[in-house]
Amino acid sequence: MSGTTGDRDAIGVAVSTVIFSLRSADEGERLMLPLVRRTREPHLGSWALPGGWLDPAEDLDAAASRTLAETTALQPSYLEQLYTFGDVARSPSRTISIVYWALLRSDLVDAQRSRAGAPENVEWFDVDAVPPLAFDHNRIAEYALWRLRNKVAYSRIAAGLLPDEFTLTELREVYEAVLGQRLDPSNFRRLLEGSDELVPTESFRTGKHRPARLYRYVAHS
Amino acid sequence: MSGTTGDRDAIGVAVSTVIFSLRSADEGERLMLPLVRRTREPHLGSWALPGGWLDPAEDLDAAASRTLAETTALQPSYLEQLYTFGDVARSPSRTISIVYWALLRSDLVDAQRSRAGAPENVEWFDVDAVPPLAFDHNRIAEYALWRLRNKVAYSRIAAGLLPDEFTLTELREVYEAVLGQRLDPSNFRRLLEGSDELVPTESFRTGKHRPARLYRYVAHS
DNA sequence: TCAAAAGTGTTGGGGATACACCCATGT
DNA sequence: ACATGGGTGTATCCCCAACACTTTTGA
Repeated sequence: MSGTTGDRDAIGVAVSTVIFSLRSADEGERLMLPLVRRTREPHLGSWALPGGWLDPAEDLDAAASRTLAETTALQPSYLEQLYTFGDVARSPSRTISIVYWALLRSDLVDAQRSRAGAPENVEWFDVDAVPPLAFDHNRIAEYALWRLRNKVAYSRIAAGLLPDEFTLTELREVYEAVLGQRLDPSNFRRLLEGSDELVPTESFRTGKHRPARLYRYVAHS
Repeated sequence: MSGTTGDRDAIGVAVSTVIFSLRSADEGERLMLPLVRRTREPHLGSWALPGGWLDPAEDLDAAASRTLAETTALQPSYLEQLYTFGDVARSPSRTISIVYWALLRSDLVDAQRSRAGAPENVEWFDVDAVPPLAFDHNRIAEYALWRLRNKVAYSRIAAGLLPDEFTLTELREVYEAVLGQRLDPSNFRRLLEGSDELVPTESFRTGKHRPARLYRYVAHS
């Protein structure tokens, strides 16, 4: 070990979170993220990722959850550490930011939005139309999106954006919104049905056309 | 943002690095990592990952490089941030550790070893025989190995363990040491020759048998 | 009965595996 | 000459993209 105890006091430790959810827009379901307006310097008035200082008595994951709750008043359905950004020049005072990314189930976000007391200075933006952000937050948001897109291809991460039960078409639309490209419905069905992660239920979603079977992911892993 | 400026002063920020290199052992080339004996409390005398406090005027990557140099007196051929560990309970005093993992070219490590002045309290261990470590460092080392094994399959990361020029057999042996399993020489050749990341040179490595062509990775990405 | 979404079947190409085989060199 | 690793050829399998097709519902 090197350095002195005195050195440690000069470094601020913050936790920020890139939160993704699906929200309906003119062109169907879009992947969006919430931003907050900064209420103090530096970058007062700029949009920024939700975040706050790490409490010395708080685990990192807990700090990310708290941050997220303060922004959206919701529990994340998925939460994972992304990266720690700590260049000397990224902020006027030396600050390292431990960044998490989170998914919110679309049904719960809509419930939250209709409540009173939703934070005034929070606004959702399409991931393809993020405004200029404070600090290096644009870079952070882009990296988080890249990680999400990579992960959706080989894991069941997409379920974090949906209720417990969903149709295969709904799940496919999540993949399409995240990846930004169309997928073949029949091949998508075969792929996921054969994955043994997904189990059919006896329920059906009725709509304008032929009812679609509901599925759920198996518990645990 | 929440919390006060006073809160920030109580959190220590450390940087540690999991360093991998290939070293010859009785059973051929083995993947190994260096550990250091702690010279102070807590965990005095235990083996631990190389690391130190983050200097307030130092970028994170630079801190990892410095740490690595203090341990091995060498530049890493590859360096990437792994994860930030920050549970309240992981250390008696609240400390978050930003952990990097690094690769060292085997030829340079051997050069270093033969020099005088090599650190006394550093020892290399086979990744399959890591002793009990201080703090949560066993968990960290295992996670780093998992990440390395994942990454070797879909990137040119293995080159970080070799000199600039190498035969396909040498490269295959790196993959085998990292993954811990045998690979078919002919299929390995076809796979990598067709990857357009690898270019043949006009040089050959002469040895006991038919000379083998040397390859190098293309520059840049 | 028709439109649209749910769901099934079939085909073909590309990559991975397994392994037979030839080539070039030191001893 | 022969053992050994370097290097090529090729048959097989399996995954998956493409797309034609059938089924089931609401209007």
